[in-house]
Amino acid sequence: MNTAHKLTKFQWQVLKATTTIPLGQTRSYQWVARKIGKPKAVRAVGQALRRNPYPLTIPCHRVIKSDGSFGGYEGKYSNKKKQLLELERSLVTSFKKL
DNA sequence: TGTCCGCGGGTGT
DNA sequence: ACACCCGCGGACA
Repeated sequence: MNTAHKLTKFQWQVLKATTTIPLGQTRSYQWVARKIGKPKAVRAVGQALRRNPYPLTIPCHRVIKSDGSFGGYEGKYSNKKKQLLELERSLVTSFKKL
């Protein structure tokens, strides 16, 4: 399942799980960790997403902390995730009206 | 709220 | 092989 780049099994599991998060919705790092059967690996999940090799195809901004805060993005703490999510939600709302 | 420690996995040396 | 790093989480004060 991979002629692409050198990614570990773990990475693939994390990235795959992340792509299943619907547009405009969010999941926690813990959710991803549980999803791939490693509920304790939340920090590793964070690292995997940070090193996200395909930012355009993998909505890593939909993964936030389980306490509702946004965590980091692009290697720092910014409001980028918040903005992207607000955009997605507004898009979803618009789509529903069509 | 703010700190502190445990956790699994990746990367550099 | 080893040490150090991390976009977290849960407990506790």
